[in-house]
Amino acid sequence: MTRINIGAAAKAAGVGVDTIRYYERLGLLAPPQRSTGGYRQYDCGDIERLQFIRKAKTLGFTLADISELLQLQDGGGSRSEVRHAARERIASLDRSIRELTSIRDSLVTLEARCRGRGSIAGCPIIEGVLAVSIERALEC
Amino acid sequence: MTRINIGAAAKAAGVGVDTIRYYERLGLLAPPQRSTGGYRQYDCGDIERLQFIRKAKTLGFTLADISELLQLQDGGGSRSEVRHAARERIASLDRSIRELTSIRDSLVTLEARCRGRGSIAGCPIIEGVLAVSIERALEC
DNA sequence: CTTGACTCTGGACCTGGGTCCAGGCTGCAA
DNA sequence: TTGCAGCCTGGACCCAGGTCCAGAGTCAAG
Repeated sequence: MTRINIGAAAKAAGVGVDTIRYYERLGLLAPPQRSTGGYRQYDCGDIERLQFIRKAKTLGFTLADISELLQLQDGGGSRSEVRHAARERIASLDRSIRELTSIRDSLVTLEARCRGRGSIAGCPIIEGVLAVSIERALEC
Repeated sequence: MTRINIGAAAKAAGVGVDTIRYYERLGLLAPPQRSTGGYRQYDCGDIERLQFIRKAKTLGFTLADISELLQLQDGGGSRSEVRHAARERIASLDRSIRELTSIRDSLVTLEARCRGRGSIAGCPIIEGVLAVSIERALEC
């Protein structure tokens, strides 16, 4: 089994060396074997795990979420647990998308009222911001 | 002109007293008049400014954005500058919405492949995460 | 054997937007 | 006048997810 140092592992997984040590501190990565000189030594299973973390992160999972997913993998969790995590993440994404869309629509409405000419006094965007309903923006 | 202490101002504007002092440190709020005892004293213009900040924040502007908007107001900027800021913010919201939607769609695809039964080995969601194209998720 | 690249550790620092704290004043009412 | 709520200051702390640092040790090539 080929074992590589942290720098090569970082390059292979597309992360920084500090990030790998950080993940180890967080418990996302088990403490790896060490060389006689004390260097961390990684194998391809470790690289795959790092890639999993990186890709799950691009799907918007937090490191805490990812930690749970990895524990399911390590502890022989079930697929229904994984599916549950995925569904929660989708629901959370849906909430974020709805909220941002609502904010966007409010701003587009304000922007459309503005001719873009004249001094700032009475500017419909500035005045419109003050008229924004906080309640409406928050409930979405 | 009625002047009120920081606690009443905070209540009127719907923020915390620490937040007001924080905004003052950041320069979003000019240092207010003080009472003989050194208490900060606010008037209704200050409250309106605080409400502007709060509402602009619900529209997703950062405090740095808001600082620019307030400088435009203070310095007699033009409506076209305000409109420009609004358009930039809308474009940024559009990017965020597209990105989240793309992530959501990837996750929905994975979730749909999962029956939710069986052990974790070979789970289509877990395996699917590793197959996620980072490039695709990032370019959106 | 030396050089230079790499790695080790623990801890400090970063962004953004606040929040909390101790220890000491102020202001108002009973 | 005493009591208590509110306010003052500067600085520490919080979240997430890293990033950077100094000073020392390791490793491989030349």
